[in-house]
Amino acid sequence: MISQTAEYALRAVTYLADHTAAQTAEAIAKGTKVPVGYLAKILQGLVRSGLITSQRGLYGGFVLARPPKELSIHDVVQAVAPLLRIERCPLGIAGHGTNLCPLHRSLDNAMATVEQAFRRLTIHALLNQAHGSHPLCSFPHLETPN
Amino acid sequence: MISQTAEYALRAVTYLADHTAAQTAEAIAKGTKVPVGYLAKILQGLVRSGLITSQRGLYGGFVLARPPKELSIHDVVQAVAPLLRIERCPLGIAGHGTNLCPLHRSLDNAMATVEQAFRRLTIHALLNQAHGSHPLCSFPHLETPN
DNA sequence: CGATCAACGGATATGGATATCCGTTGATCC
DNA sequence: GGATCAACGGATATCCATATCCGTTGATCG
Repeated sequence: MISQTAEYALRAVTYLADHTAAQTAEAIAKGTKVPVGYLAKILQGLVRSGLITSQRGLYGGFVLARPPKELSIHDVVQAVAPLLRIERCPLGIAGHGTNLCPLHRSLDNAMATVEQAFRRLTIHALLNQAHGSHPLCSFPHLETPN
Repeated sequence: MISQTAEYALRAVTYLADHTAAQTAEAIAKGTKVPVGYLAKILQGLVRSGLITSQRGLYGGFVLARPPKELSIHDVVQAVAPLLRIERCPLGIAGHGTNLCPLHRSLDNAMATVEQAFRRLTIHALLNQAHGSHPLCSFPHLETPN
């Protein structure tokens, strides 16, 4: 449904949205339970996409490039593992470029629904959900030394 | 979003729904533009799941086990490449079994929407869509000798 | 029975997503 | 300048979805 990479990216972004100071890859990895090395790659991708900024050296790390209100789930997903819609007939029939057959039209409709939901949902909304729980699965709890 | 395997399975089932007589793996493969060998595996899976039945030997092949009205997209997808929902906290926090954090709750909600859509959509509905196009991307056209 | 047809099942590639490792670059501090 | 910190980038490993191949089983026909 959603790639592991995209899910990791969302965890990281959510984590960053919850911290004002720059966070190192290692810190984010610990706080989100994502393999450090792999997360580093994903973070680099997010930097290249312009969603976050990076700073080397002491006190360096990663920071959100935009306020969480202007950052949607969709932005993050598209940046690291684009959810590509069905635009042309997968059977390769010429002339069926724009109007798909019922099967693929239906499948693409489902994707469109998800895409719309992801577009609407901002990271900010995630953090301020009247839910009682924490933005990530209670990562504050994780941050206690273990 | 949806696995290639599931998409192939849907093509095959759609194809079968459009034919009353048994269809060989080769015929289905030609009509749906799916690699024969791989399709054969998928068909075997569908047989094991009870969605279709098979018959060996001359005039053998595959037939739908249920009328298209009682066969949903969801049935097919679940049979070959189950779209698994987020049921437990992916960070592995104990006590967060039932109520997920906002992030994973949102992701699972999107999946729930897709699942609902797939549950409602029957193969029959796909075939009888007032659309002008054919159930599969005009596979009747494909069936002309080429 | 023998021949043919077609599903069945196991073994084996292949490619991309996932993941690890490490030397290099650049920033900060003293 | 030297030491330390942390991102960067390339090479490599691992796993799984995807895909191919082929001998075996079972059904039909003459």
